[in-house]
Amino acid sequence: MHRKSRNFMAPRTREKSGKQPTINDVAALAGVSKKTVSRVINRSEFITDKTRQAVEQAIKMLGFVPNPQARALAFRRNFLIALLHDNPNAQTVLNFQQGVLDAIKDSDLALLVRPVDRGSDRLLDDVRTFLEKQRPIGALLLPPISENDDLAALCEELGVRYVRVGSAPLDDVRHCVSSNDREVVAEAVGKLVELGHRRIGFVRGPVGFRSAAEREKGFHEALAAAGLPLPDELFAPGNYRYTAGIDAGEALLSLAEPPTAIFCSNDEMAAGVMSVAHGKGIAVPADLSIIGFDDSPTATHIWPALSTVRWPIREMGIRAARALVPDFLDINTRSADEESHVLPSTFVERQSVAARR
Amino acid sequence: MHRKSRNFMAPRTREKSGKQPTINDVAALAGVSKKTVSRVINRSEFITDKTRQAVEQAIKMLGFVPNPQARALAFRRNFLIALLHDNPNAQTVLNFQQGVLDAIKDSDLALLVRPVDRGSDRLLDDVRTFLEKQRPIGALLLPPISENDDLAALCEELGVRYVRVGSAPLDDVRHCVSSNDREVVAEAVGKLVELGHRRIGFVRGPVGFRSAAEREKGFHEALAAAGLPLPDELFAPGNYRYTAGIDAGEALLSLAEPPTAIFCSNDEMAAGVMSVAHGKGIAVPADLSIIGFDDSPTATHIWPALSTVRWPIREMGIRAARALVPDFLDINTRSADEESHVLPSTFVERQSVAARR
DNA sequence: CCTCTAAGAGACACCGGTGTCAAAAGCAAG
DNA sequence: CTTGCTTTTGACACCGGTGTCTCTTAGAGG
Repeated sequence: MHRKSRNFMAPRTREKSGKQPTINDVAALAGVSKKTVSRVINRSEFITDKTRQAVEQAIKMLGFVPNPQARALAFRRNFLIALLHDNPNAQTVLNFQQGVLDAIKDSDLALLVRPVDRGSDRLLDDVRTFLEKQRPIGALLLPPISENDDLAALCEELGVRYVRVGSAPLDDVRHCVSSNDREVVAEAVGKLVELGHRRIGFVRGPVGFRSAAEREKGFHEALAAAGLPLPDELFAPGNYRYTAGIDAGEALLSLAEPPTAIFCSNDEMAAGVMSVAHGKGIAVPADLSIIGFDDSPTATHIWPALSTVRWPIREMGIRAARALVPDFLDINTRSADEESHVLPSTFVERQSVAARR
Repeated sequence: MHRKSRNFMAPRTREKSGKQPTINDVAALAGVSKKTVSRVINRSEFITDKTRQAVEQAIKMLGFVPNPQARALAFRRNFLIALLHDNPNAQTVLNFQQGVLDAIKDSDLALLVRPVDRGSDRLLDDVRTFLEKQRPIGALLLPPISENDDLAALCEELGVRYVRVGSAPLDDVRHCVSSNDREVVAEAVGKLVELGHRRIGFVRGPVGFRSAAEREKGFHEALAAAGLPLPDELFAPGNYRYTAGIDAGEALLSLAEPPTAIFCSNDEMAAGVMSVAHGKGIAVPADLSIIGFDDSPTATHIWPALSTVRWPIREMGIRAARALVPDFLDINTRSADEESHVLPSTFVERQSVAARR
């Protein structure tokens, strides 16, 4: 024990020159009390326009910016949005993050990013500690942990607003932003059917994931609508990873009667299937059509470019932020409530799909 | 003006049940003053073991966690690390981020992520406002903005520690974590030469990027060492994007005497070159060897899997965090200073390289 | 013109920690 | 047992805002 004292105590000497103006300076300049300035900052209703203008002018003159730490202490709430995620797809996380940042750009809020470990049995404790310490205004939950009801309950308990992002609406729509994956998968698979494909393989996502279930539902719907059978042999397990795509490709393409098209629950696995096809000399798309899901960078980086479903993830970030903190973004709460919380995914056609020959 | 007062004022009612213990509770229980508790928390040297133990026991009994907002106010410093980035490669950013989080996992610190816009002429003002508002302990600068000297100067001015991440050491080694890209590129290109390649193309990174310059230097060195010429026609411009790889591939592969190998300054562009080769019926690696840089997910998702240079980005995140805040991570400052700030990149051989035939 | 009422502004305590400086305690030497 | 010094501890102000309650003031009504 008895460790050396930390040296961050030292550099306090830099306090020499330009300190930032405080609320007291503003109050003095405007000739009002600091509480009045506080009212202006927080847009209280009980202020005459005259007073408000005087204060605003003083604020502008001094270039005053309220100290977020002091506000956080007094409000017992940090002006932060926490982004909780355990999504393995970096691009997804970053796109969403970018959307959130777009939305809060001109606000007082900042974004705190917090990866969590879904597997850990201390997950809930970790998150609780995090939320109690950081006290963010709200939390955004990205899939797959957004599907964890305990987390939502925890936010509720701690008085932290939250919005869950998912592939389909959850119980309480106000706390949820999602996309219509199922419909779009059905649409994409419908295209395959139109192109004459009759034996269509499906590479599953991980068991227990809502996103995976939704995508599979869409697949079922499309085939059912076309009156096509769903033989077990055409379904391969998967976990959203490239290697699972390899395994699935090996399995499906060595069937006695291999599929002429394969729908993969995400792009990475589609890339894996495509590699196997290349290795076996199966031409894509001439002999095998492949569709993925996510429209990740991989989709355009592989050859031929992958037809896939684009998840409006950045837009969902914007929408989620707006739903979470409309009052900080100067959004009319009524109109925020009216905004749809289900955003459209779209089927992006590239070069990996062709008519069955 | 005169907007409706924000409704975040309202949910103050939740203060009903279990409030968290404060430093006063601890002081009362331990029978000391709050300042003494503060000293224990901050590991002051001037405390007897007896007092310390009493306080620590009280802290443990109450499950006391110091309120970060209050500390931030008193310290005039938030216990945060800011990650400033404008790197277009999501995987890179997220891996680095993960490394930083690994490093600070058991500390009091949290991570604030801040994408910035390199192009913006308000860049410096934006960052200044951000740093003045959030007052992080330190900032980590990811390339390419880590190459901006003005930003480093700004951190210096504001008393914010900083560490710049780069592809080669910058002026002040203490503020820099980097990898030895040049050497490893030279090694990789050396392998091509050993395999009999004599005409080797090079796809450049964006002009003015240090990382791009380092990679090109390594390329030059390798060819110079082998006594090979460097004809202009074998150099194609690029900007680290897939489409630039397409253009470069078109240009290089339609030369009267096309190269038998191409080194691309990053994986995305390598994927582009490979697409062009596929399109032209040029077999990879039999007729054309390709090497990339980054070891991004793309490298393994394309077919054939790309030989590339792996940048130890996550490890660099850990190292950068340790260099930035050794005192918060219970790292002996001396040993931290002795840690090397240049980490080894490695050449990863996959299936996109073969002997010239 | 005076009174009553409600909107608007201010005084002061407080959020939960840390800095400063003086007082108390510990200890060796006289 | 004092004295004189150093090491530990505590009292109190302060960081920069907000909550509460009171006082002031302006406008409506008598």
